[in-house]
Amino acid sequence: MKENFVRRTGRPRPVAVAPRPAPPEPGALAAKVRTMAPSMTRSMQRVAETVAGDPAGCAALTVTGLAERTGTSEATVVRTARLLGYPGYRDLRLALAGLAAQQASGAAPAVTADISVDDPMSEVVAKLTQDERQTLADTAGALDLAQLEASVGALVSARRIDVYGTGASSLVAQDLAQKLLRIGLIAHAHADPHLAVTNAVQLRTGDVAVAITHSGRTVDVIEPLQAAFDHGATTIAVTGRPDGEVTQYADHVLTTSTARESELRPAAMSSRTSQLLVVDCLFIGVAQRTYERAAPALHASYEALAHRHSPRER
Amino acid sequence: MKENFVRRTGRPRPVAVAPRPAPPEPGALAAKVRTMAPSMTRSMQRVAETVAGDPAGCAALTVTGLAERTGTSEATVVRTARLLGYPGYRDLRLALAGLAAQQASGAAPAVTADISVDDPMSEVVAKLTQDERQTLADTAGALDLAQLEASVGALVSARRIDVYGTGASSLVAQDLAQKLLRIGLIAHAHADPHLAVTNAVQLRTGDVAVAITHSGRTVDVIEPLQAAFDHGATTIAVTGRPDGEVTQYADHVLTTSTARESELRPAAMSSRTSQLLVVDCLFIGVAQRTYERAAPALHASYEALAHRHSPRER
DNA sequence: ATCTCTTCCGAAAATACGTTTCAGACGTGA
DNA sequence: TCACGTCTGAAACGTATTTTCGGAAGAGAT
Repeated sequence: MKENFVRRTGRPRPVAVAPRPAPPEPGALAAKVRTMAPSMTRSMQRVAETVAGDPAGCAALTVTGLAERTGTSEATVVRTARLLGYPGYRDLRLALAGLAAQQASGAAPAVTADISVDDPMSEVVAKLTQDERQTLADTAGALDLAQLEASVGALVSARRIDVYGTGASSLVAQDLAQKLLRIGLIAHAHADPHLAVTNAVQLRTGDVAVAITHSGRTVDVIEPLQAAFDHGATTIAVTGRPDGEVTQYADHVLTTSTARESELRPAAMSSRTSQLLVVDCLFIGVAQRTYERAAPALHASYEALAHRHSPRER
Repeated sequence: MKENFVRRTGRPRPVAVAPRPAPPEPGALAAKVRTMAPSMTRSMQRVAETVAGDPAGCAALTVTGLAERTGTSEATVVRTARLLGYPGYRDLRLALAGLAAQQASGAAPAVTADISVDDPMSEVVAKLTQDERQTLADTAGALDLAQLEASVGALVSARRIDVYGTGASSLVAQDLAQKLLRIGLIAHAHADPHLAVTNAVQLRTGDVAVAITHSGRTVDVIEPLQAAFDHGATTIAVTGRPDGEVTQYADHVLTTSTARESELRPAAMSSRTSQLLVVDCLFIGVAQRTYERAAPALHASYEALAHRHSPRER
């Protein structure tokens, strides 16, 4: 083949060699096979049917392979491909691969069942992933943008930021504090409830306190938030229960979402995903608003870490 | 090619179970490109990016055509295809056709734009969510189930488990340790590299060490892992760079995926999502295998926490 | 029946494509 | 600067696809 684009030159040929029966369609191949079948010879029909019946399998075969599988010859395979509207077998094969991919992706089972004790690993991974993705979508959908903006505003102009979280939420709290620190804000995460309260009473108007609790009822987190609230700090609650006790002391409430929980997958686990998304949104919001400071700070912290990596880099 | 990377583990393995370099994934190609890109040469990167950027267009090209379009040679194109896990260009091309079909059929993951400084909050939330969801899907797609199973097996029968991680990964390490502790395993996360090494040398055969590092080159994490490795512990690496230095000392490698990173969203941020998914999978796998112990332990820890919540419940 | 014309088919030649090899180019560290 | 290792593309090579071509199989016609 002399570069396959020579075939269809778009410019009118002297004598139309072929009416150009059909453009190589992507998906509706089975239909094409059916309409063309009557005008095909026996061998060609075998090829066409095989191909329509198992696109994925056939896509993996070479001309020779397909010829063998259909008990025909290479020439016949090529002829069939031509008849179906492709320049040659190569292109039919490409279309086949596409079709297979479509079919595969369309057959998304969208598992929603609980993870159970005897699920195989592949199932676990699929379900878990599906759950997390769902949680993210839910969270994003339920996020109150106004509250988010307001929270970002408060953080940006804060003199000092305290973040409270215990248990699983403590990691999220640390994550937020760590990130804010990296772009030059004074942020600290408190896991110890006593220290948290001790620090909370230091906060003043203009400072910000963030409480992260899925249940909305974690006293270890509510107490410091209340202390901060009482001392005039702006308070933000990141919680899965917008009606929880914690919101009583929160100027801004950011609601996180929860996936179904099961025995093997406690609520704490899925709430984390949701909380992290909210926290990331906060962070990026702040980074945007303090871009002048944040950008160099981000670079600086990257540079500072470089020597902690082994030297060999490409 | 004769198995050109045998991955020197430093310790002779019983019998190399075939590294199984990578399954030729169907859809998650962009992800693969991203994870592999850093370890590619310039020319290869050009090819990989071109391919990831325009799957449909590239699927129509022959090796020569693609080489021309990327300003490289056929050899480089083939090399790139190999690096991405395909036997050769032919198969990459097939995958490309599949990807193109998927995108065309509307199930298009498509490329989302970077988050920029002046995006409104709603945009930020949308993009961030999209990115995270994509990262999850990519990670799940690229997860090596065999490695996962093996890792779970090692964890289940471990006398003691150490988890190493610094920076953003330290939170993930803590998360894993916390969870394993909750179901009765002896797990500890080490953030301080000195303490980590000190503890690592205590490990013996049958113990497990887990290193979490996105870059695969974080010395603070590699050193303790190596120490553990040298002392006969089973080692697991959770990294975004399957070719990174850390894998030299890892019996099992779990690859995390990377989202596009932007100025406002450094790699550390998106890698966290991926790492957490992997860690969750490990945890659930372990919980399944130790169900007898895990279930009561999970309940017990829930009960223990109950009194830390304010009494009012609906 | 058999001849002939037409259609269909596959073996093998011809060609395009993909893969491998190899030597030079390039960058890097000493 | 040199030596060394890595990256790269040109060209040789092997494989897959396409084309050619001769002959087999069927359908009428005599």
